[in-house]
Amino acid sequence: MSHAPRPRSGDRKRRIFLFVRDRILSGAPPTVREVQAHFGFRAVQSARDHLEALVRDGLLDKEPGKARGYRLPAHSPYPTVLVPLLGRVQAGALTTASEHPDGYLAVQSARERDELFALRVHGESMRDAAILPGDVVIVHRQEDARSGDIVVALVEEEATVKRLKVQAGRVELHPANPAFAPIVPDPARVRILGRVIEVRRYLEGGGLLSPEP
Amino acid sequence: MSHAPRPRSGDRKRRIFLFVRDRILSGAPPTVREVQAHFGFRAVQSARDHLEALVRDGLLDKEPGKARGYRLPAHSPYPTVLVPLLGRVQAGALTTASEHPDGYLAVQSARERDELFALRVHGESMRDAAILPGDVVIVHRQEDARSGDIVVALVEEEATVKRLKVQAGRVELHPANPAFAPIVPDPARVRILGRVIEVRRYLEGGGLLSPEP
DNA sequence: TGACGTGGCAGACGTTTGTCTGTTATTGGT
DNA sequence: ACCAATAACAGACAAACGTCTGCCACGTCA
Repeated sequence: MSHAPRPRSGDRKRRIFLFVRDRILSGAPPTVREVQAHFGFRAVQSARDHLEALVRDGLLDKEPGKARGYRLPAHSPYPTVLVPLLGRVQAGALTTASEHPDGYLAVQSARERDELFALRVHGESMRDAAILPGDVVIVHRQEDARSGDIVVALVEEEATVKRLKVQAGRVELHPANPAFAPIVPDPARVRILGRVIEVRRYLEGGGLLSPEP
Repeated sequence: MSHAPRPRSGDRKRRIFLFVRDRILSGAPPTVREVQAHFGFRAVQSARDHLEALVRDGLLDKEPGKARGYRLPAHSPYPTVLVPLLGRVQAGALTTASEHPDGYLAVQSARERDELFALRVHGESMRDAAILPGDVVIVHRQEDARSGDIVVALVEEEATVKRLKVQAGRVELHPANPAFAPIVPDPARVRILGRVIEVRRYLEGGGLLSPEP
């Protein structure tokens, strides 16, 4: 006879982990008693045993004694940082990090938030590098870059995305589109704002974020 | 006495909001006392007053009485869902959602997690649509799509990314690369798995995620 | 001058929540 | 049969935490 309820035990632990992970990701780690209630345990300790087992397995971290103290270990999902999407980049403004952004994007990166920003791409100049107008680039703030990197540079008070080439000690900004000419700038009038580490294209609706206080 | 610093008061509220927002986004909303400590208030109530003001302004939500009860309102950053990155798509597997993924990506979307998956692109067939090999596409599971949409389809047990065209009532899958020919498939052997809603390209390192329990 | 709003302080109270101790039933191994 | 390991249960305690009441200092406005 089908002696029905054999709760496959390994499955249970996994489902508890997924529950906790989702709760953490959605901004509120569960309490032990919330886990208890969600899985129908009749004792707090039952839920706690599972949670501690997950900590022992390295699937969860915890801050002992603190309310809602379970965390995701630093590796699994990279910390998701909220990165400001800058509509227009004014000259020099990027150092102070005081721009007021159009919204925020969730980016998975080991870097701090203030090392990153996002920028919407204008123009066709990088078309052949598969970067189209309307795309969003995630940029790591750095003043140096290697030849071949795609960078965001400030030229004549305008932020542009180009490929950096270092030729015989001279810096050049190369578009990826035969209709555009390389920029061989007066070094004094150009500043590299950062290096593009990710490109995103939203094929529907927005994908963007909250207004600001 | 005059406790010296006179921080312009609107600034203070804003900084508290940013602090709370970051804490929520990193997976653990702060307690009132943590806010108190971080800003050097000498009374819990001072921190609480600010937090309640932020709730009144609609910048925060809260679950009264609960520990770490402050939340981000449902709109600001879209809920960040973790979307599985599928390495290889086996025939039919996508309905059951039981594939075992290569990792997870954080995607901002109003949709549920099980409506979405991510797929790494192979081949050059969509090059002229600015989708390169190695790119990751975020896909919304749906069996229907409109002409012109970029879709993921299952053809001969293989998942491919193509642009959907409906010509005179017939479905065609068009590559975006003159070196490839359109697929005009036997309708019985093709299934649309979903529509591409986002394209991502990681220009450095991984960008990908945790193994599974 | 007085009324009022704001921002901060002090201390306490009660709920929520993590943690502990101990018990019971089931399973698998020797 | 005995032992150990596992999963669950029951009940309680103590720390963490949200909340409340009252007070003070300073500004603005009429």
